[in-house]
Amino acid sequence: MEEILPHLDSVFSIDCVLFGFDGKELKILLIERNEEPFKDWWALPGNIVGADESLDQSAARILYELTGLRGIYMEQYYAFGDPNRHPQGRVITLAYYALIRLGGDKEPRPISTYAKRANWMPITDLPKLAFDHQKIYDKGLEKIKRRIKHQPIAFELLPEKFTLTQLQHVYELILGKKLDKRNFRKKIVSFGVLKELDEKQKGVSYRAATLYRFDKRKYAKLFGKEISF
Amino acid sequence: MEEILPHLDSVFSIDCVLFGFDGKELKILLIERNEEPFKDWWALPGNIVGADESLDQSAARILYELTGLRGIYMEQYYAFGDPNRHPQGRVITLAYYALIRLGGDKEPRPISTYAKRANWMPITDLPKLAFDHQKIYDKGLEKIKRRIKHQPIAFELLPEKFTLTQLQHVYELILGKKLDKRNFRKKIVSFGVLKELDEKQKGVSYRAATLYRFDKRKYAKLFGKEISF
DNA sequence: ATATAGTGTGTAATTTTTACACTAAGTAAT
DNA sequence: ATTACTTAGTGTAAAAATTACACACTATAT
Repeated sequence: MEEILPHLDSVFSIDCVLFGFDGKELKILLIERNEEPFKDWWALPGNIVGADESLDQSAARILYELTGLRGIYMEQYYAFGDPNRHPQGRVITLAYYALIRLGGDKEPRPISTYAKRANWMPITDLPKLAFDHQKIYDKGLEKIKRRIKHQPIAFELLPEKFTLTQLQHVYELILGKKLDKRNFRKKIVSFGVLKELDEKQKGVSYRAATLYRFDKRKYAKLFGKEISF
Repeated sequence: MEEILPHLDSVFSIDCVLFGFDGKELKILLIERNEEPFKDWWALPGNIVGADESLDQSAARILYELTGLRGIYMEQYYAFGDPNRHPQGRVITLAYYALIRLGGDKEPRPISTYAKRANWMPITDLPKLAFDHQKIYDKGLEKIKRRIKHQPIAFELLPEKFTLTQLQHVYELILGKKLDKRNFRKKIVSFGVLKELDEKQKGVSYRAATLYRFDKRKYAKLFGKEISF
């Protein structure tokens, strides 16, 4: 039930927690603000929703402007609207998270005026964040923790071909705990959504691991059943 | 990252899916619109967010205005903002669901100008809804389906003292499937968050069932472990 | 040849889940 | 008081899923 009240004074924005994985660490993309309030603080990238954009499009645009990437997995997860979350007035913000494979060309590009620079920061060592962005980040991490147990989102953080050890590593980083290697493999393989390739890992100075690929077709077929970790 | 752009033309509202349970059926509260667009259509109750309200407060206010109830369990779950979801312009709406025990004094009260009346409608027999409210409702049901498996929200729909059969009934309605009586009882009791009372059900023309109460203190103690259904 | 570092594999014990049917207790009608 | 009716309340065995746990293999580097 909505009425049109054209003189409403609330401002509506989108903020994004961009999770990136480089094979080693889980990171998020932060920008250093160039304007008051919170000038020189680190903050989540965000922006105002354009008049003709859907919310998802708007989030995708923010991501594109920062990284040059398209087609990235993004998900809306919560709205933050405390009347005093922003020192200069009511700003309602909608939070999205994204999952990105780093390494290669995924570096943040030079960006708009309100930020000096953007940086991928390991989640184990984040700076103080502007506004209520710590809260927004916390809730985002919580969401992907929950989601990775039921949906095949871990693959979004990995290259197309990956080893089981890499996959386990992603799970461990997001869940924040060690997993048993044998049990992990047994289970993940039993879902039947991984395709074992003939290829092996390259460039390592030890026995090379077998590469796998996530099989979207098989997953779609089995979709009724959710994955459960 | 938000800037203050005071001349933004998006309108921000909240829509609520109020789930009610009367001991028999699961219902939602719908209002019949008295204004264009969608005059005479049924719609979810909603309103504009007040300038000084938090989002949760705003949702609670909408609920209070319709039902006279306070202290009801409500949860924000998704924002809908398609540029053309509203025929007269961009309206971003934030969806909440609420869980309410019906029977007694929970009747909707006479309501504001934009609605003729409000009605509790069984979810098995809903009318066509205005705007994209069917989509909003669908996603809300999906959310509580998921949540009831891990959080003790079923109790919000039941009176303080309830029988195990009633509790099972709530689970069955929300999950949309029959459950095995013995297995259900075994499991729900094993969580250790129900307190068996000395009282029995009254006013039934057959063997009266034992009454139980949800033990919030015990639940809080065990909280690390989530319930899992 | 040897050291090194990560890969890849199986099993037994435990726990959890599932499927399934009858007796007990209370009320209402005669 | 007998009977009919309706729901409450209970146990077990089989199957499936989860957990805990250790060593031999393979590729590379020196």
